[in-house]
Amino acid sequence: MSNKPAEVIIVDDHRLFAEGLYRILDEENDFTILSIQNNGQELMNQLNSLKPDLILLDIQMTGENGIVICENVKKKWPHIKIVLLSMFQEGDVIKQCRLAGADGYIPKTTDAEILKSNLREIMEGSQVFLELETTILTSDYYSSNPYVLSPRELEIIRLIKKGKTTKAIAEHLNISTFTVDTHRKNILKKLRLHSGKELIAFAYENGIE
Amino acid sequence: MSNKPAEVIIVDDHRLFAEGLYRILDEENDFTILSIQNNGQELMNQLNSLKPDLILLDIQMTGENGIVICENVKKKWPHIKIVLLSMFQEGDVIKQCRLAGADGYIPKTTDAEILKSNLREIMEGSQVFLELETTILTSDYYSSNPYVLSPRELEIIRLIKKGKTTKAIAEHLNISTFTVDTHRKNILKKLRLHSGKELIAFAYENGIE
DNA sequence: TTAAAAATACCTCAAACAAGGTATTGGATT
DNA sequence: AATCCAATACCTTGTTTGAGGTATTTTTAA
Repeated sequence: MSNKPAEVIIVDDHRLFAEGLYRILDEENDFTILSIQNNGQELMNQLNSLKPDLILLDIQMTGENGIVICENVKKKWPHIKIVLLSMFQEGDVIKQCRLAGADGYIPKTTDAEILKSNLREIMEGSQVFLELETTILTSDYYSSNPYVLSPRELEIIRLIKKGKTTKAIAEHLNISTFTVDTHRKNILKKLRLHSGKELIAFAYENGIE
Repeated sequence: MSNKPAEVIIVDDHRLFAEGLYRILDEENDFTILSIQNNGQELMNQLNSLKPDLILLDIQMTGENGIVICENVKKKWPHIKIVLLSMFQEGDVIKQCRLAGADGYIPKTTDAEILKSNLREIMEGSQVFLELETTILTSDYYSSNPYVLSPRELEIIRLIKKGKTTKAIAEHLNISTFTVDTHRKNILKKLRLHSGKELIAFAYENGIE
């Protein structure tokens, strides 16, 4: 309890999220936030002069991917703990995080208290890889609106992102335009967006390739 | 004439463009392309082991901006010539390029022959900063379709990128919806796009903030 | 001081989209 | 066997867009 606080660097190009996270951890006296960095390059520059105990690293960043950055940092400084944060849980992302040497994986849907208790466990040497399901069950807020997109929905997002119309998507996937319409509606609802245009912006800003 | 060819690195995250540029220069025997890099980080890694005579550097890249990269490279290796390439000519970009120590600025609308002759001049020690107008006048192809967006048009692109509807934009700018409509049509025509959604994708991929 | 370019406004028509539904099927889990 | 859920399909209504125009005013540059 009377240990020195864990020194933390947050790396995320979603500035608002990073600022919020800053405040969430700053409330606690066992965490000290050294800085917020906006990308891997900035992080690397800072690590030359300053060594934190813990790095919170977003996976979906424009430019360099959080998993790659994790790998690079761990190669040089294996003693720095790294927790990867992510908006989505696509495919085998957790396995990739483990392979990259991360100490933890925490979805951004997790609530603040659960985040903090897991970070504490990690600081004590545990590894914590949270499945999206786990966190959803523990959070009333998100249980009604999990950011869980089905593979089909992701496929359709990618096509919308390319500027394709509903008709073109339907033809491409050999399904009815009604179905594409339904998928789009479900996607917009899950992500709390209100138009295809907002969806495209969202896709770009959250690294949906 | 019998000098050794200029060794070139191309840095651009628009892979198609980079590949095309590779081929354009590869035709000539006074240019040797060492590699294509997709971002500033990759370039920096490579420069540790390999020094080109010339770097062709895109300005609009996701992540690090070409002008910043130019500055960093020139700080360490002032003898490497750097030419910045860009899709647009916004504001005082040419002045910024000069300040960053670039040896040249060439819009992507320039045609291949003009590009090559200018690169040769730069290799001989000249500085070449092409105004967009200059190149348009020399190219029949682009003169009918210059990628020149007015400030008002850029303003409207930014609003469309945020997912705003025509009506919302009109209200925000205190102009008629008809006017916004006209602007959008002109933008789509200039950029050869066919929908607002394509425009948003374009804006993200070409670094329109 | 003219000519060109940018910004403005209006019109029409067909296509596409947003939001609200309902409903069936086929696979996975319990 | 019953349940859940993803994926599928259909329907309606009102709004927004895309594409084709024309036309006036203001600003900028020659």
